[in-house]
Amino acid sequence: MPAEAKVSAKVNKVAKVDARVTAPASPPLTERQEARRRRILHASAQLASRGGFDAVQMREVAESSQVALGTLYRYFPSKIHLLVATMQDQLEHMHGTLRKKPPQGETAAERVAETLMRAFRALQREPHLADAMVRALTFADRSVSPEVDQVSRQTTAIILDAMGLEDPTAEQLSAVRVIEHTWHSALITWLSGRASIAQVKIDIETVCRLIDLTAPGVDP
Amino acid sequence: MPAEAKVSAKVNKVAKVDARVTAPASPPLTERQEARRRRILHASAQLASRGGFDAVQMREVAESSQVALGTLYRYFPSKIHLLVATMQDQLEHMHGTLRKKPPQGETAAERVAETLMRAFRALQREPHLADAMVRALTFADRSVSPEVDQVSRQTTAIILDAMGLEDPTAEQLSAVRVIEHTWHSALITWLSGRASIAQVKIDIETVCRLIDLTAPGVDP
DNA sequence: ATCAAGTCTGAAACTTGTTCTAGATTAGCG
DNA sequence: CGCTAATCTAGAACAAGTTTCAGACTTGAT
Repeated sequence: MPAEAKVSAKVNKVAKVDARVTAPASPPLTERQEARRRRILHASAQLASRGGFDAVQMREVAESSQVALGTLYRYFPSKIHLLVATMQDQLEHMHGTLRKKPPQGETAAERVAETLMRAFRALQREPHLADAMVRALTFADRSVSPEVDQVSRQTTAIILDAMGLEDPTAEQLSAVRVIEHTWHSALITWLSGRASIAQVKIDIETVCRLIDLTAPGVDP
Repeated sequence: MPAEAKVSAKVNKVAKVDARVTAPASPPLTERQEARRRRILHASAQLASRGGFDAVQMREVAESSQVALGTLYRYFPSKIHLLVATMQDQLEHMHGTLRKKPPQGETAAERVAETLMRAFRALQREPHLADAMVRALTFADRSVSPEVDQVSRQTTAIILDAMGLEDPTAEQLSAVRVIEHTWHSALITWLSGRASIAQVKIDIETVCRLIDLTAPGVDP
């Protein structure tokens, strides 16, 4: 029989969170394992905050989190997996934070733009961390699809929250997907210094207009 | 004084191409150097076509193109630079091809969507090559900004061509940027198996609606 | 033709992500 | 408590991107 295993059963998040945005509870972890995982994610975020993607070196992460290199790889099968998991972690925080103060805009488009700009400002406070996470996200190959998909669902949830919709139409979901595309790509252009903050703002506002365009009753 | 240098002066492309999309003529290359550069790019594209990003190994590129590793690095200071240059190369071909058969759509949005879908189908024929190029493009850091920017300008030129515009408004340029964002990001989701071809098509068509939205006379 | 400066080559070294191994630890069960 | 399977650790080993270096080769100028 397994060793460190099935001990916890209280790992569930904030309780009422939509099942589609909560990670599939794979083999439950021991408390010590949960602690290790946290230490690793913490070290990852910390190193990323310093020097971005390149500063997150697996040996350093292992050392900082007091874990052997082999163990690190058991928890996160690659650097990309690790950074995407770090992003999931940060996104959860963000979603929680955003929930507390819903956007004030009149239209759905305004609220979504406001929400994304708020998230953007948060990223600006830790540009290196943003760099590491976003680069990992877009560089991820098929082996990371489930995790990246999870991040995508979480992002979708945040946007739908901002729109204040119960059940969006297929058209609206398309618009949301396009908004996500723009969001990721605009972040990249900003991170690599090819677009200014103002530019990103304009792009976000521009793409959010799609929401009004696809509002029920318009162009049905 | 330099050795292999200033010999050519006929390196200019197809002649009438807009200056904004033609690379800044850095130190002109000898014919042999131009030939080396071509061999390298060819080897890069060939290896990429086989196995995508990972299959483009610098040692192999060097060997395939009959060039020492150090020389390869002199021409392209990193694997990312090499692949982005490969993309520039391919994009030029593509732009040339697209020019020949302009899209038939009624509206600008239709023509842009048609053009992008045509490009998409071309990429589908060499999915591994697409993988290598797009991954490199989005993974590129600041040190590759000039080259990535060049690719972006070329892409913009293709889209503006499809729209058939002389001098676009600022608003239209925003829409074009958003379309490019969507284009890149949608490609990534397709390449990593998280979106189907149909999905990409829908996203492209959705974002192209922004063009009509920003047409002069609408929402001035 | 000769020379100085810049290029190219071949090979080794270095870096960082990833894999592998042997032995020490830990968890849960009887 | 003692057993067994799984996990963890330390460290070596491997792979591919990148750097470095000494020596051979080209080039344009004198």
